[in-house]
Amino acid sequence: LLAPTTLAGTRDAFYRRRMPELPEVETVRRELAPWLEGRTIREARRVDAPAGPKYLHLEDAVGQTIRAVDRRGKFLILPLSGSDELIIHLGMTGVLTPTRPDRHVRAMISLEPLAEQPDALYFQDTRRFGRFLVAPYGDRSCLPTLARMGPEPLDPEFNAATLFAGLNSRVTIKTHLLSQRPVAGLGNIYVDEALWRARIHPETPANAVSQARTTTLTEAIVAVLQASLASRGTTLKDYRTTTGERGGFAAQLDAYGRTDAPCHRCETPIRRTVLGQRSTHYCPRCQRRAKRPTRRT
DNA sequence: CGCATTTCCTGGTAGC
DNA sequence: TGCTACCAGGAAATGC
Repeated sequence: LLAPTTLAGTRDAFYRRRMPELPEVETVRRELAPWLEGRTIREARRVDAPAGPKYLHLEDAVGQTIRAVDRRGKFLILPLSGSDELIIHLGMTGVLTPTRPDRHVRAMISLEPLAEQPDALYFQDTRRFGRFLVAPYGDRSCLPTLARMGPEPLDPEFNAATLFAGLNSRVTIKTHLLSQRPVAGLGNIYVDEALWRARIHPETPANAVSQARTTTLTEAIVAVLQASLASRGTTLKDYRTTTGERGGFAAQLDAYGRTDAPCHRCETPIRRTVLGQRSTHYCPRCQRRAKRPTRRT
């Protein structure tokens, strides 16, 4: 058995890193769009990664022009002038940069030169959880999560009624939100933060969250994502935007990574558990379990 | 179909 | 300084 201090130390180290969730991916998108849109792809290839479903059909992008740099949940989607789109997921450690990294470059595209603009984009992904592939426009058969993804939380049509309709599962609210189906773009950090803000216990069955509480959760999701986006995302340890700057939201976290630290509302120590193989942080006093389901599933 | 479990992958760290 | 074991997680794959 490991001593608790060992586990605590290991976790602390991890919390100083980053995970790209919606605000981090949107920050990357905003940086890439100005110099990628309208550029024609001269070369596209897998570099240091095995052939397989994460790196499909890159050669099909050659000769096509990047029409836009869009985002859907945590995916970057670049529609091309032909009938394809370039789909990128940063996974845990993915970085997009015009400067060629020394190690762990999994894929790259080069561009027809344009004055005073970079002429290449490198995908560096140390832990290889990311994806970088070309698919026919709108074809998500290789990306089932994207195919079944819920509404964009920062779009105007996202509202409590929409979210409530999506909470139609007996799975815990934490796990269900991570599935991307009720709403797009939330990962482990912002799920914990949103549930803390809405005072919902992470083990509450999704279909036991009341309509009133779902309204609060809707507002909490939008507020935490907007606040993080305003700070250009959460920097844990090594998160950088494509221009090498740190995101700034880490200091504003209320739950994630604050094990045993006092709750910012009531001073009760934040508790850490594991739910669906994911570390989970919540205030045992503020976030109470719902007593019974509000509806059947 | 739903839901649970397993898999992928590497660097930082504790502990010796 | 070096060695070893552990462990974080998004999404897909697999199992039932």
